[in-house]
Amino acid sequence: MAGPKGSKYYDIFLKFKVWLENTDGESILGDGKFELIDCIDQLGSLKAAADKMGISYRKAWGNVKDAEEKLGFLLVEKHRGGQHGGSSVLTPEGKKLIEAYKELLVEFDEAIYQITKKFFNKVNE
Amino acid sequence: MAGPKGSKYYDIFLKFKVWLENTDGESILGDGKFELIDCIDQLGSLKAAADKMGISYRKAWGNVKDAEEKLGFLLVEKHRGGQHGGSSVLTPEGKKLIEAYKELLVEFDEAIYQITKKFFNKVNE
DNA sequence: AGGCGATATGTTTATATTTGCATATAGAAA
DNA sequence: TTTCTATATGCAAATATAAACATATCGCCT
Repeated sequence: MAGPKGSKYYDIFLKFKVWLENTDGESILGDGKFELIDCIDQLGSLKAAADKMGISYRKAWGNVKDAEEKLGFLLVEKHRGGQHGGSSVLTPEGKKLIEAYKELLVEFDEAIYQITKKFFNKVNE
Repeated sequence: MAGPKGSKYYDIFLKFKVWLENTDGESILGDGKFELIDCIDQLGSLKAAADKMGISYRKAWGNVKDAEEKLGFLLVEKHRGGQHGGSSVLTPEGKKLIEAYKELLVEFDEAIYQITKKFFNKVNE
């Protein structure tokens, strides 16, 4: 969303971000990690998810581990070894979390729309 | 806002951030710079604003300059020299911008409240 | 003319964050 | 018991971001 055509703010956008944080003010997970977890859910593998998101396995693995440590519970159930090397599947908590996050985003987008419109009206008064 | 007492998410919070961005995806100004500009408005000086915010004058000055360059217009009218060394006062555009931003934050907070509540209900189901 | 204090800006040093490299391990199947 | 592939993790290299240092300029006032 940008300001009206011809205004000072025509090609300027209002963006937002939501994330989970702990009491120490540390970021636990934001959109990137949520997306990653969603990919794991869809692909059944951390490696496949990393590839799809265009990030290294090392990074993806570190992201998941970091989030889990800060949350204090597991999001992904990991299996290693076996014919295909291993696999990953979301825990019930992980599943609930991404479901809730998806709904949250939809509601956020709706709320943002009105707020943004008002903002650009005001700066262009 | 956190999850209900005793739940997995008791000491975990949902946070958000809003900022202005240009078409190149560059951040123009977010809460830190908005606050700085607000301080300049209140104190009439970039130096005083920097001191109040606990950042160096160099950094504060760079922040303002960067935002102005990306916006394409001035936020602050700067004067140098004179008995007191100089002063800074917001331009009408700068003033409008921080006013609009303050209102935006209030509305955002309200919207967030409901959304957050729903989110934590869902993950704790 | 000289002092004072805030604006103006280049350069450099430190710190934090991210990315990438290398390597180890598990475990089903051939 | 060898092979294959994803999970697991330490560590080094590369960037990005921020902080610090060093000067220069401007213009009212004495």
